[in-house]
Amino acid sequence: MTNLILSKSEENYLKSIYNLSDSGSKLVTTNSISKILNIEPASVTDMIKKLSKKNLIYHQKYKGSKISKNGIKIALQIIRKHRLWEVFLYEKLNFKWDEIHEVAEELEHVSSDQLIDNLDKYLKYPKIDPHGDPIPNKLGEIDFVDKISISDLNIGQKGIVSRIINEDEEFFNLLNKLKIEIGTEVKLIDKIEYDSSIEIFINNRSVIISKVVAENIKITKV
Amino acid sequence: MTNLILSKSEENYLKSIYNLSDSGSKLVTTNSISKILNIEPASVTDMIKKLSKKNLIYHQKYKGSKISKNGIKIALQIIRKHRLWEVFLYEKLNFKWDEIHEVAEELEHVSSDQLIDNLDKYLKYPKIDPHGDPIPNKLGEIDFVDKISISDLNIGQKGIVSRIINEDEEFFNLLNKLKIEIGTEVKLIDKIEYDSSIEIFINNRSVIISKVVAENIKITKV
DNA sequence: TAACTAATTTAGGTACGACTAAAATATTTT
DNA sequence: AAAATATTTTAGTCGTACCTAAATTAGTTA
Repeated sequence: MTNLILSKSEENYLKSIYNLSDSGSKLVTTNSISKILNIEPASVTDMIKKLSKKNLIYHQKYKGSKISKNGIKIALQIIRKHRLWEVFLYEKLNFKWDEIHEVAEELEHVSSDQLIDNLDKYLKYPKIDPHGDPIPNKLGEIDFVDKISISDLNIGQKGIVSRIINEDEEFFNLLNKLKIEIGTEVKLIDKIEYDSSIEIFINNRSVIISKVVAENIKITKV
Repeated sequence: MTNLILSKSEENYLKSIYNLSDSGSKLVTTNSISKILNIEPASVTDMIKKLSKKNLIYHQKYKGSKISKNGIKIALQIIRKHRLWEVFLYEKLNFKWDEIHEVAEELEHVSSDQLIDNLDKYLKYPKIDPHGDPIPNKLGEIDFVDKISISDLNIGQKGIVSRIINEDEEFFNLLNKLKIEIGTEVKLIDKIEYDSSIEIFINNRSVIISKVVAENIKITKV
């Protein structure tokens, strides 16, 4: 029950279902899985049946899927591996912020508990990955971080950048230009009604960022 | 032609064929591949056809297979990855000598040139892996090491342990007990005709080791 | 609520990489 | 050199994980 071995595909489905489910709470549609994995809905249905049989998800025909306790446990272990490898690539191998995801996507499927435990120790038990996402520990415990974006601040309020959602190169270049990284202090100066962009104060100057950019930068209030 | 993507299976076959071929020189039988990979001969034949079509090996029906130039190039890159990961596991993650092979067997199939190049740099461009096997460089160049075993020494001659073939735990424990590792100096004292075991002088005392053990410890003459 | 639309599932098919059983070829023994 | 044995290949299957096309169900709109 606990230690079944999953294929790379099964692991990817489980991870996606977990990510789409808001930490396991929501029902996930077949279509949403299809879109995120770039796999036809019919194929997704096949895999859903397979994962259901293994009690990793519960499925109601035509309604949606909910990930099980056991499914969550496994998903968190995959996420743990993914994020630890991201830390390794970023800190030790000098990968850039936007290059780590793709390789970690492969490394996360290498199955060896000893490998991950020793890697964790070697990296000094990091709590977050380079994007600011929390790393589950060996037991699957994870610090849930708040979901406040820059745009949720009130005018005049300050925050510290804690998480960056997007991992696309263009976005990375923009952040680089603005010198925004995890730990950077931001202050909301103004909200521009016209296009919902916002004016913020960072690194001693004020800049205007679009709504989309603001939403992808999560912060902790100060 | 140069940059075709191979499946994990194809990579494993190619690596095995290379290893069985004495660096590409000898014909490799279907049966020997079957045995080393634990796959039925009929299945091996299937894969041989596939690799032939891709010009990675040449195959003569009922005779055997010879790895091509291109095949060697690819095999060496897989071997490079395997051995670099072994160094990483051994030196950075504190894996034991006999634990590294299995995990490296998985890691070697993660495909990212950047990953391997940066890992190589991070490990300071090691020339040999923890078993003493040479690591091919990025261009596929490899230092071929001599194949002399302790048992090939003449009485009174000295050598330095340069390679250890076996990666089994029991063998590891024995080497540990005898304090034999790469770099250890050995001197052949006597050959015992009765069972082909030999008496050697290491670490200031003489010990007797069996023929099999002696053959698995390769040396460089001093 | 009936009709339309969108989402989901079923049915049937494909490539990959394994398998077994049987046929073909090579090698060894008598 | 013929017979026996061993090796290799062919032929036919199977599970995995995907696909397309068609059928079914759910949700929305007229």
